[in-house]
Amino acid sequence: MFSSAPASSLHPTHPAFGSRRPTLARCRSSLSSSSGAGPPPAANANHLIQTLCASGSLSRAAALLPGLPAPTQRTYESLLQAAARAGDAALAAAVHRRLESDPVFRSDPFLSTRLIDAYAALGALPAARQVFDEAPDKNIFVWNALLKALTLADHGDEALARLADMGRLRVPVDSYSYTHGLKACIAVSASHAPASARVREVHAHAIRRGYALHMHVATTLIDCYAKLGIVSYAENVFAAMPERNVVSWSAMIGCYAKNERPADAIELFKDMLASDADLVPNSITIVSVLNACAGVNALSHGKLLHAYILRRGFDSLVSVLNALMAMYMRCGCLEVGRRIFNWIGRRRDVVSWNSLISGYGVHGFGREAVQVFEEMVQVGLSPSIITFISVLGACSHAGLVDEGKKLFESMMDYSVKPRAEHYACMVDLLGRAGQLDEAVELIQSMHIEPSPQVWGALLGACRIHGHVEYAEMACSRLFDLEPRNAGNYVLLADIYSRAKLNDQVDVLKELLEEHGLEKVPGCSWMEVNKKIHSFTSVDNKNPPVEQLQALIGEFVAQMKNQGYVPDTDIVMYDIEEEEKERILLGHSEKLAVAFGLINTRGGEVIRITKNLRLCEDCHSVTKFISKFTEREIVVKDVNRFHHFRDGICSCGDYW
DNA sequence: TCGTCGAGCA
Repeated sequence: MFSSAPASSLHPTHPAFGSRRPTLARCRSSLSSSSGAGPPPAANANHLIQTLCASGSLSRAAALLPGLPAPTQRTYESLLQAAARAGDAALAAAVHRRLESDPVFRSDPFLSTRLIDAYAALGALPAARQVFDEAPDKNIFVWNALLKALTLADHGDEALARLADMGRLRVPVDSYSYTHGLKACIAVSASHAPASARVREVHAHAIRRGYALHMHVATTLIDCYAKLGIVSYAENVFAAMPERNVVSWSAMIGCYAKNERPADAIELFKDMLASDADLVPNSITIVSVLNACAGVNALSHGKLLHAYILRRGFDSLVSVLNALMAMYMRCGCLEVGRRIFNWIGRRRDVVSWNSLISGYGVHGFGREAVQVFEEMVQVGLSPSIITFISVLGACSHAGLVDEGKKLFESMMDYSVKPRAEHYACMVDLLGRAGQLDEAVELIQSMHIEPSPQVWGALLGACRIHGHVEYAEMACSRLFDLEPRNAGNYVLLADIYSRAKLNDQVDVLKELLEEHGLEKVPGCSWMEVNKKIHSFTSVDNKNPPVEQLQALIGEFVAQMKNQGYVPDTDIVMYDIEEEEKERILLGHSEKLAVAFGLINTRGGEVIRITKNLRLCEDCHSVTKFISKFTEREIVVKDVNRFHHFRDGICSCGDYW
C-alpha cells in the first residue's frame, strides 16, 4: 500500500522536520521590545486577543486583529482554536488570510497544522486540503493533521492514499500516522476492498516498521478488529502486547461487548481486576461491561455489576449511572431505569435524558418519550442529534405520526441538521403508518445521500403493506449499497411470496446462492438461573426441542379451536401446508417461550431476546399463551420490546 | 521550544 522509508531517514535535517526560524525571529523581537520600561502596545494587544479568545469573547478578539501590527504565533493559535470551538468559519478564514500575508509566519508548519485542525473541526475539508497542499513546509505534524481531517470527514480512502504518498515521498510515518490510518480503513464509505483487508494491510505495515506494539497503535488495532467483528484478531493483538493499561483492557472488553459476548467481557473484567493491583478500572471500563450485559439482556450479570459499582463508589459518576440506567431499561426493567434517572437528580446530562427517551421508545411508550423530550427542553437543555434519533424512534414505535412530523420539522429550531438516521426514522414512521407515498417523497427531497438504513426502512414498510413497486425501488439501491446483506434479499423474497410472484422468489433464491449468502438464522435466548439458554430454528438435534415443540403444538391446537389460522405465508419454501406449519412450530422464539414455561415458576416473568424482528405468527401465538397460562412474557426483538400480558401485546400489534 | 493518536453510554 505504501512503501516504507528507511529508518535512517528519520533525521532532524529531513524536510519533514520544518524549520523553526520564523517562530524564533518573532519571539526574539517580542522579547527585545519588552525589555524596556513596560510592555509595548503590540505585546499588550497580543495578550489581550489571547485573553479574549480564552474567555470566548470572539467578536472583540476578531475586531482587534486587523489593527495588530505583529501577531505572534500564540495569537494566531488562540484565534484558530477559538474559531473552531465556536464554529466560526468566517473568523478562521479571516485568520487564514491574515496569516498568508504575514512574512514571518506564512510558512510556519505549526500554524499550518492549527489551520488544518480548525478547518477540520469546522467541517471545511476543502479548505483543510488547500492549506496542506499550499504548505511549503510539510513536517510530520502537518501530514498527520491532514490524515486526521480526512478520516474525521469519512474520506478514509483519501487518507489512505495520502498515507501511501508519505511512503513514496519518504516522509517517515509515526504512531500518529498509523492510528489515523487504521481509523481511515474503517471510515471508507464505499470501496471495493473490504475494510478488514485494509486494516490487515496497515497492520502488516506497522509490524514491519516496528509500530504494531506501540500502545496507541495496538489499542486502535483492537478497536478496529472489534468494529469489524474479527474478535480473534483483536485477541491476538491484545495477547501480544508487552504492556497493557486501562485503555487497552477497556478496548478489549469493549470488543467483547460490541460482539455480543457479555460473558467474555465480564470474565476479562475479572481478569483485569486480578492482574495488577495498580490497575484501576475507570468509568469507560464499567460502561463497556454494562453495555455488554444490555446488548444480550443479561440482567443477572448486570445486577452483579450494579453491586460492584456501589461497592467501589462508581455511583458518583454520572456516565456510569447513565449506562446502568440504560442497562436496566434495555434488559426490560423500565421502572428501575426510571428510578435511577430520578435518583441522578440535578446531575442529569444530555445522555441521561436521551437514555430515558430511548428507553420509553423501545418499550413502546411513545407519548411518555415525547413528554420527557419536552421536559428536557423546559429545563434548558439543548436536544442533540441523538435526542432526535431517540424521540423520532419512539414516535415510530408507537405510531405517533403527527408528533413525529412536528418534531422532525422543529429540528432546525435547535440547530440540529437532520442526518440520514433521522430520515430513516421518519421513513419508518410514515411507511409503517401506511403513508408510503409520503415516505418516498421524503427520500426524494433529501439533501444528502440516502443511507442503507433509509432504504431499509422503506423496504420494511413495504413488507408490512405489501407494496411490490416501492420494495423493488428500495432494493435496487440496497443491492448496490449492501450487496452482502442477505436480509434485503430475504425481505424482498417475502414480499414477492405474499404477492404470489413465485417466479421472482425463485430468482432471488438463486441470487442468494450465487453470492454465497445465507439467511441469518433466527435465534432466541433467555437466562435461567444465571445461565443463558439459546435456541435456533434449525436446531432439531437438541433432544429437549421435541418436547418444546410438542408443548407449542398443544397450544396451537387450542388456538385453532378458537379460529386461529397459522400464518404460513411467511414460510418461503415450496412445500405442503402441513410442513409449513411444522416449520412455524420450530421458530426459535416459540421454543424459548416453551422452555421458559417449563423452567420457571408460575408468576415469574419470562424474558426472551431475539436476534431478528418477531414474526407475525410467533406474535399471535405468544399473545395466546400469555392469556392461556396467565404468564407475563417480555420479548426483546432487534427493534423493541413486546410485553405480552393477558392476550395483549404492549405494541398494540404495531411493530 | 512548541504540537497530534488509543477505550464507553444515548
